[in-house]
Amino acid sequence: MTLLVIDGNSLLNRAYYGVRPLTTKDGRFTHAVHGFLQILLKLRQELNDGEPSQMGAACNAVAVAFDLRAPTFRHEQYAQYKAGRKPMPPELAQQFPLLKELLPLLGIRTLELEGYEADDILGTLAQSAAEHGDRVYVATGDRDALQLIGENVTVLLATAKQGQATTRRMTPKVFREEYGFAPGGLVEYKGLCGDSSDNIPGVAGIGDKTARDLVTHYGTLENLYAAVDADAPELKARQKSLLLAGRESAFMSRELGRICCTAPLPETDAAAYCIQPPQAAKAAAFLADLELFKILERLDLRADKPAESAQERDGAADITLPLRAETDLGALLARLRGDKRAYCALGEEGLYFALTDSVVLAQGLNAEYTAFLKKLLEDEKIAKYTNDAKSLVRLALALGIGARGIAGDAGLAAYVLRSGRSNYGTARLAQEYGIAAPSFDDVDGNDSAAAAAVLPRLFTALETELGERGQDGLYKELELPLAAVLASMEHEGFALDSEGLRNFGITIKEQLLTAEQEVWALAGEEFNILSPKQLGEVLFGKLGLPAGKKTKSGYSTNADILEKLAQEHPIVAYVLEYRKLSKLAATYCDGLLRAVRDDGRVHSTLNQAETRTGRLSSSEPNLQNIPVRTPLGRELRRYLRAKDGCVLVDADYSQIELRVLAHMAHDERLLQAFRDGKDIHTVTAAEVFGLPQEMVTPLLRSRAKAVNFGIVYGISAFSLAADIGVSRFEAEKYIKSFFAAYSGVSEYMAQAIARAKECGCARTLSGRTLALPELTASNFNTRSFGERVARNMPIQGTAADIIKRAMLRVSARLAKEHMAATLILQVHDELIIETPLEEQAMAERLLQEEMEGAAELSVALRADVHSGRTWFDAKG
DNA sequence: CGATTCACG
DNA sequence: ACGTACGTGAATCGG
Repeated sequence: MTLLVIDGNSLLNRAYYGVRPLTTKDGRFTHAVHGFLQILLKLRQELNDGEPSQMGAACNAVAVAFDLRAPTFRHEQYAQYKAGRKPMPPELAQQFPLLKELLPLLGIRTLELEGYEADDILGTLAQSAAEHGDRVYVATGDRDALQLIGENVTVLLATAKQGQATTRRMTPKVFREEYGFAPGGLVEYKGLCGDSSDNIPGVAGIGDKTARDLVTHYGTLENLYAAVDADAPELKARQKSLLLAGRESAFMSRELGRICCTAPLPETDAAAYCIQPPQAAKAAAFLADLELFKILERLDLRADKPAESAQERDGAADITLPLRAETDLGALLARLRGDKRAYCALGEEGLYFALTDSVVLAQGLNAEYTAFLKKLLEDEKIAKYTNDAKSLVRLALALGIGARGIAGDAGLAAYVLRSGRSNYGTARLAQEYGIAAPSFDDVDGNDSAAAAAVLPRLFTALETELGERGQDGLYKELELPLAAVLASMEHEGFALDSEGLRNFGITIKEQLLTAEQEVWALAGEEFNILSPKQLGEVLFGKLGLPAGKKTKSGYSTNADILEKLAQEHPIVAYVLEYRKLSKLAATYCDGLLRAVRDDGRVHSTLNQAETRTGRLSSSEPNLQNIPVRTPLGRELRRYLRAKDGCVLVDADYSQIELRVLAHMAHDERLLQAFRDGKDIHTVTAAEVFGLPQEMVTPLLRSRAKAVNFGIVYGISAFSLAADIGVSRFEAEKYIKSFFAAYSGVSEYMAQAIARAKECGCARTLSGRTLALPELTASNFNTRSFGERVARNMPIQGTAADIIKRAMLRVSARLAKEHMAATLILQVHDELIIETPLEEQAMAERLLQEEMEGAAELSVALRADVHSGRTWFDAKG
């Protein structure tokens, strides 16, 4: 029989520090439990795979041991704490009870004994099981346990090698290779050199190296001290005197370091720890509550105990539904018309519809299917509830039909409820809301059909929660209709002058070669300039330039550092040039050309459920980060253009985030500055530097601009100083002056954090929320990060809400005016319309009006409009 | 696949 | 006494 004994404390600790924090939506930390379970699963798998031949012994018994110190030991803990052992952070402490509750549900026994550490339980179990002839594996991250290694006991030591968590199989052979003596010698070794982390003193003056040698030669303290007493010639005089002075400490340390193998366990028989069938429903509910869905899937808990699950939760029992391809689409349509609702999931093969007791698939590339879709999607009276509204609308657009009556998108609802999750798939959401997916008669694992089947119940749950949280409006009036606008924008795309861009790319690549030659010549060798490692070796090693900050893996070579070095050596400027050109060529020239479709346009994906703040993101290609700040980069925009006979109309909000801030903070001075139509950075400069506005120089204005941005981001003096190149002290003065001048903003920032702490989330004007469990973290950095987000998200998010509203207004107005113009892109505070030349003036006016009218703040919104054949020309 | 760098608002 | 700005996506390097 094979027994796996796990040090719960040690592995939960490792898991906690090994991975980045993870929380449930209501802010409970779960990453340690998650990491622990992953380790557990991996161990079981490895042990089962690893030894099939040996007696056919699969790992069938598991015990997890935990520390449990009696209250009387508290003073000792205090002493340890004083000695430098950090107290356990509450985020970790909270996860122990979770794990202790979960493991029994999974059929795994946990062990704790008052007054004993996990080590002692490990030792006792390992020894007695090994004596019975069982094969024992001890899993821990604590090297202390290596003393337990024996013929039948292997220690699986969790180590972190270069950030990668691995386990090493420590057998007697491996141990001896590493330490030079047998595992039993480990306690003797500890007696000599001690262990600072456990407060074991050892013998003063004896370190790791000497201790190893001595244990290798003498085996035990008894033998060693016999040699000392006999004044053995091979011992140096100094060692002898140290050993004599530390004799008492050595023997005491040995006992302190020895793991107790006689803990009074109820059972020491491996058979008592055989894995029991899990309490599937309870365990699944527990894991779902912790939102550990990956683990839930890997455990595959459904199979074992259907009997228990029936009562456990609604519909958890396995349901099998018929699934068929609908041949009579007319009948299906009639039925949906009667229902006035259609729950449909878009899959590869077609549209899956959830009916009362079955799921049907409408599919095909034929005219009948298209006609069916047209009647379904253009009928406003059939409310369509779907897993992916944007794709459904894109399908319609691709077929040249309209889409009305889109009444629900599960992913968007979930995004409004809680942004920041990584997966908005219907299956995942159903799991989270405890909605069991059915399986199907003849088909294995049809995910789209299962998605359709859960949609009715899922929407009930999602809409209830939206209602409770007052987020109906945000979802129904903003995000849901926006999905259709985004579908249209993606469908339209942005015309690209491929030939022009290709030629531009060729020019860039010629310059790239020149820069490369210059760098190599000055370096005296050819190397990969884009490799930070090789570049660092050349700059800071070979050429001896002063290295600034270092990163985990070497020197930092980012533009900030390099710019400071530009004076030191001519090579630096060429390196920067090379980087810039390479970025332009690879990311933008090649990247955009790769993305252009047969219609000569790039169709970026506009992700609606990606950012935590409510902004959109753009990908494949990302059209929201096309260069503009440098003259050469800006040239790229000449190749993003309107199609023949059309023109681009581009409008961007002027200082929307600062206006939002002025409004939310009720800051009179800031509001007044905007009302007076002042240049806001100049006003801030005048306030911060105590000058009349006419005296503000360009340098001072640019510093004030950095202060204004910094305020929005949740500033610190340190980073402001780094950003604008003044001392920290100086930066501190600026910030103080800013808050003195804008007292409303000062109060608002304090309030933003307080309010976020109170309800656990940050909130925009439209009621979009972002959960911020970081605010309760005990770790200073984590908490500070949460506080910065609490200040920034309401501002950035409110601005995002406003431009989304503007997009709806623009789109609706274009339709109402029967214009051929279409929205084609949004870049956070900027909208772009492509319009026939005849409509240009109308489109300009419309765009400005709808953007400026998108929100009623206590300060007016302003949008600047420009037009041109290309994006370059249309940008002010 | 994580780290680094850099493009945008 | 901490270690340092908010939000993104893409390319590249190197383990």
